[in-house]
Amino acid sequence: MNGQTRLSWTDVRDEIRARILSRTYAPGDKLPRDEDIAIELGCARTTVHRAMQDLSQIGLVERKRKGGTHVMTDPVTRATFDIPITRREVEQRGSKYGYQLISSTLDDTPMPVMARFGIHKPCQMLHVKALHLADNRPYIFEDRWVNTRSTPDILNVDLEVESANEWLVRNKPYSRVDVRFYAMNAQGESAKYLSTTAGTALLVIERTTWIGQDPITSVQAVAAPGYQLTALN
Amino acid sequence: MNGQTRLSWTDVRDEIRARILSRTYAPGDKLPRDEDIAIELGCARTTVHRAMQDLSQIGLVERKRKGGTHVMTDPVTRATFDIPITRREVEQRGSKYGYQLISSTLDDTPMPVMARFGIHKPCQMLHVKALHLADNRPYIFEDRWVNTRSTPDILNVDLEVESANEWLVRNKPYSRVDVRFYAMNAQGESAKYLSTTAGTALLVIERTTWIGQDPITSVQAVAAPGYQLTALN
DNA sequence: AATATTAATATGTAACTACTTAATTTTGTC
DNA sequence: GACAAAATTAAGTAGTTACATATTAATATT
Repeated sequence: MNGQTRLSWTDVRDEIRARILSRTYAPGDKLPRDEDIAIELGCARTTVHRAMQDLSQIGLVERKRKGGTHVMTDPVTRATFDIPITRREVEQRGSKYGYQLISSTLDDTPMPVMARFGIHKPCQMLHVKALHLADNRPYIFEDRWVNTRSTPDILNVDLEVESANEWLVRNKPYSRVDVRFYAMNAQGESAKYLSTTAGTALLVIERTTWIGQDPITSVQAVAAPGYQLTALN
Repeated sequence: MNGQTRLSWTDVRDEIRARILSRTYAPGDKLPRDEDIAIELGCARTTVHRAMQDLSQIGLVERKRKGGTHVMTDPVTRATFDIPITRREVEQRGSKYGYQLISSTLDDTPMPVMARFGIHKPCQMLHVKALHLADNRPYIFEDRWVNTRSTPDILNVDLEVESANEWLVRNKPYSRVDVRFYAMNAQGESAKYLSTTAGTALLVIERTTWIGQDPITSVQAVAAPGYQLTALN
């Protein structure tokens, strides 16, 4: 902030953000031009530009060519979550990771799964059910469908040893992913494998991935009771 | 991609990402130096640098000074969610927004709420319960605590007319937010106001905000049955 | 051989220049 | 006055130069 060392773009970002928080620039307001801010703060326009790009990505301001920069009227809360492979998630909690294959069969994809993939023709896929454990206690029950057309190699993997989760993440990069969270009552298999009573509210993390247009896999990861997803920062 | 127009940093980013997806650069691999990539692609180092920064933020690569750039070994799925004010969320779904204040009282903060704020001394806060509706049907039941020390103005707001959600977002910017998602069984008030039977699994979005060190507010937003959170992209 | 010093290296950052692009405002024409 | 063309504006982008900084590797010192 003092004149000793010159301003970095993060300094400029923090300064502008502080002004927005203190309502020097109020919601809906138009900010000065990048160049004027640069002159005021004593830095180059590129530095202000870099700062503004960040604020724009965070969703604090909106920028338009010629239109200038405006403070967003209704700021949205933007939350980012990292979903690592389950092994790492467990290990990062300081717990011992365990894994157990429940079943692996070739089945016709049911309608809801076809809907997730956005496909209309029924086809066979590998249907894998597995349980991830933390300190020998159930952690996540996963119900996964793998497209054997796009990922034939999965058939040669010994899923008793390596989880489909891990193998896919390491060997099958995707270009698009759909992630959604919702709540579900424990029932049948989810209750059984997560050692809970039917009816317990469980958090579900559903992920579907594609490479180009081709579906790869879709998982329903049902977390054990009490599981919380926490945003970064 | 052709030589006609020069490469933008997003072009470079996409090219590098494509190489990572196609395993030209496999997980764990060290990428060439920025400068060499720049020479290869025929652009400036700064352009490659900007691309790499983005890939690093996405979580696809890891960069270290002198150490160079490495492809992440276990790529994490990074999901970003926008949580707008509830009115806008409802309106964006094309539904009619409704709002109903249930109660607004000054209460002693219970332990779990103190824990969320990270404070140890008990104190009084404004305790607001409200219901958000979409097309006259319950949409989100919110149970909120507002720190009257940091936000005394809330006491002058007519919460029958304007929701605390909206007033706070518009009038009380925060510098830090904690967001977490979990599942909860409907019971008591949540069941009653969301017009569902006790036991139904419900998704809860919990948000706590601070300005500097001062707690502002903490909400438990309990969504109606069937609610799904979908990541951007 | 163990440790401290120095050199080399790749990324990080900022300034300046030059040009592009989208959008708005002004001007000109009918 | 309505509409089209031109000028203006502010952000977007890329290149170049210069230097900072963290980390590793090489070298010298004990």
